[in-house]
Amino acid sequence: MATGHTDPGRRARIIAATLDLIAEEGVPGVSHRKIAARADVPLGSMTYHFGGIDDLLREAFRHFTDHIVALFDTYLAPPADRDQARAAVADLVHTLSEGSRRDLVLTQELYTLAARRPAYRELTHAWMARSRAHLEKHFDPATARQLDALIEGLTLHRALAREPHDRALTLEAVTRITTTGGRP
Amino acid sequence: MATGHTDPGRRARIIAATLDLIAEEGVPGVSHRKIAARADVPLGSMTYHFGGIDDLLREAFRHFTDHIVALFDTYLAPPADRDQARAAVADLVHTLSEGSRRDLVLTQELYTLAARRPAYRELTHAWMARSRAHLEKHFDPATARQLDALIEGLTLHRALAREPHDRALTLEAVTRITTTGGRP
DNA sequence: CCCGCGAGTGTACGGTCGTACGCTTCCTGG
DNA sequence: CCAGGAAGCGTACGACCGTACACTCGCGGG
Repeated sequence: MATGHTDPGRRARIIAATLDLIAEEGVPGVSHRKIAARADVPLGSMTYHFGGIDDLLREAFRHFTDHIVALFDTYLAPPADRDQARAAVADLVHTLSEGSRRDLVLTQELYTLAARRPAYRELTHAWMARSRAHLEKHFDPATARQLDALIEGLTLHRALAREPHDRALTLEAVTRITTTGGRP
Repeated sequence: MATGHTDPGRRARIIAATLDLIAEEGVPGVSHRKIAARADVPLGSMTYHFGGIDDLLREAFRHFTDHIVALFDTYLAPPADRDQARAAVADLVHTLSEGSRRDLVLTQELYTLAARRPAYRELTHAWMARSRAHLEKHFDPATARQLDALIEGLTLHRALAREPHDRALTLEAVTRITTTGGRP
């Protein structure tokens, strides 16, 4: 694991290449050889740096969730009141769903693995916990939970829909779910 | 395609076996050989009944969406008023997320394919259109769209969460998003 | 200066894959 | 009763896979 006497960013390049490949061809398309070619490292490095292909996938997705969680932090940390928080959530949804298809595809691949393998669920749990923590700064826990689920659904539907809904509808949904019965 | 002179449910058995296999091992785990063994048909039947592995996957997922859409119909067709519709949605979410992991896993696999390949998006479009049509019997189009996304997010989060939320929270979220600002 | 050792690599092996294709088998029309 | 052809199957081929492991190479200590 520690860099020996020669070693630039081999490990990092391998992980980046892995994510690129998954984004393009999906988990079924990954192989040591394709990744090695793309990262421009010898095939032998694969088993040297990673215990096996599963190990590699886990590391790659850990890296990916770090990236996504950072994105959540960027959007959800700054808001100072409820309305700013609502707007930030709407922005986040639209960034996630209309930015590069890459993040969407990788997210789905991760969820697919998480649905079947507990080891990957750790990653999604950490992610959900982090986003809920942000939301709970502005909303009560139950509301944060509902909102978190809504973000997920809106992002996915927007990304897959033939005619994606506009930001106004996103904001309306967010506002509705964060408006508690009591008072404004 | 037409059944020749001998042919019980070969095609159907192959499709069922394919879905079982995907549910257990994921799309990366499917192969003509494994499916053939599981469906108890000779290997040669694979290429005879289906043009290739992609063709087979598409057929299998078409079959699966038929099943899921039927489930949506079962829950969303009967309700006669808004409140019954809300309760039906809550039931649907909980059925989808706590019933067999199978449907969840298959849904994720389909979304993953749909995120990358337009051919599979046809299936998700049809599904979304159908569920929205049901919801629009009770709610205006914009609300139906938001609710549809909420269903998606609640189902996924409930299925992946370490401690799934209870039905009351689901119902609260549904109620909030279907309560338009105007009047009750 | 030389030796040893560990980081990093090339290669080869055993296995699985998708699919083409020639063969069997059995219905049908005469 | 026979010929023909279509439905369906077994097998084999070429490609690709993951991984083990013997090897190289270059630095650091003596």
